Amino acid sequence: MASEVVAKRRGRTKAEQRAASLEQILDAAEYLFSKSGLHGVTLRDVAARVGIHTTLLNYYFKDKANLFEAVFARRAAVTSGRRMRALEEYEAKAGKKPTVEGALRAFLDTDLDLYYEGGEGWMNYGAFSARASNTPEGAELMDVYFDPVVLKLISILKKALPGYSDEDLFWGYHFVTGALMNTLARTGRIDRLSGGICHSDDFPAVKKRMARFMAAGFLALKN
Amino acid sequence: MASEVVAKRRGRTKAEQRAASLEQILDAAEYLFSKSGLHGVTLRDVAARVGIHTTLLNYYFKDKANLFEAVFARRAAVTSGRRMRALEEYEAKAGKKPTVEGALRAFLDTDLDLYYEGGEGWMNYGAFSARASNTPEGAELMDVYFDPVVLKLISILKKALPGYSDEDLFWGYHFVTGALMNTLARTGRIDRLSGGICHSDDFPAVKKRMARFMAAGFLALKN
DNA sequence: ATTATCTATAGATCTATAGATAATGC
DNA sequence: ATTATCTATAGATCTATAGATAATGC
Repeated sequence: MASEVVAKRRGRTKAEQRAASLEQILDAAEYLFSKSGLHGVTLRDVAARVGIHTTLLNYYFKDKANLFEAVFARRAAVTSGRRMRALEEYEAKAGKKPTVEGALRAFLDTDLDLYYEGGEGWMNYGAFSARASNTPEGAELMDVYFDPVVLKLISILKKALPGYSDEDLFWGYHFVTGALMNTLARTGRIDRLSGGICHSDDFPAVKKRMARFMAAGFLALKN
Repeated sequence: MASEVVAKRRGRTKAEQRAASLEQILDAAEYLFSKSGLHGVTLRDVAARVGIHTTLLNYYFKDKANLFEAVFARRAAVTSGRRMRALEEYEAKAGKKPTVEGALRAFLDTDLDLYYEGGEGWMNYGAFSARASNTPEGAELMDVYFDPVVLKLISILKKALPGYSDEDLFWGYHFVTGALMNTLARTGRIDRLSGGICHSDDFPAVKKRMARFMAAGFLALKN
């Protein structure tokens, strides 16, 4: 097994080798962290999953905390950028009359599509980041990588809901992100609770309902 | 410090000593698990916080997984029972015409009050269980302890929303519980994001908005 | 020459068990 | 007598560093 991996590596440039190793390590770490969290995963676990030596992780990523942040960062810029563009496009298109649901669709549907269509890696990242969002380390990374998009969303919601207090808008967002994180986490609880009627992996089912549900929630906060 | 603790223990019956030690251990473990999760806490950490020897944890709780479950279970029955009673009372009071918001208030406000008025221990438990809910171990404990209350809630929502599919009701609940867990977690993210306008600890602010917000969301899922 | 990868290992934990000690119980 | 608590310790990890080996690079 490990020898096959090594064999595959032969005949590539060092830059290619490096890039390939980095990706493989990040994929493995992402998967394991998503299941067991920062402290529930050992560098050994990650190395074993990739089929390399533990110390190579230290070579590429210095230490465990650094690896964790690298996993977080790799896809954070992608989702963040994509949603930012979707929000800007929506804002331009909607002109002076954006709707709450329109803004939320740009924010939520864009992201749900990304995870769902992005394959296993993106689904793992969803679970990883949802789990991280509930921890002190993760919450701070959220601030760094996601504040700009969220503030953009809120600025559009502000236009859609004139007269609303910032407090109402932020609490509304707090509800939205909680629901989104619960979706990305895919714990399987909804499957068991519903006796198999709903499935954690069914992001299309969430997409169909979420923006509408949340938009109505915002509208109900009036006065 | 430890000697003070021991001194305090003197002059009590064994049953009292045992009970007091169990509570102290559970409190310390609850606090630490809420901050760092199952794998981020060592038995040493817990013992050090209580001022006892590590091995006493094994004496009382067998092993770490068992301690974790004991922390989960201690207050789970309380919150679960309280909410079940609130739902039953509401159901009796509302007769054949329950409302979505009424049912959600029985479910959500009852719980938010419990945490907020229950003091530090309950707030810690909230963060503990929110964090646990995002993990495989925790999600299964959720099933065991909370399925009955949740199914009760959904049965009332079914009466309030005739014609709704089970799928809609379960996904709606999925959004509600995500928002609730995000509240209980108190990561401080909303504080930083809002520039100090909102506070993670401000459960009254959540209580004021949540049931109304979520009820409107459910109503918007029609057809 | 440079860099990707592995070997060997130090030092620090961590969990859980066995057995001793010191209280309370009757 | 029973049980709460502590001491001592085995055995298993785990992280990170130092230094060796084996590729690619020019």
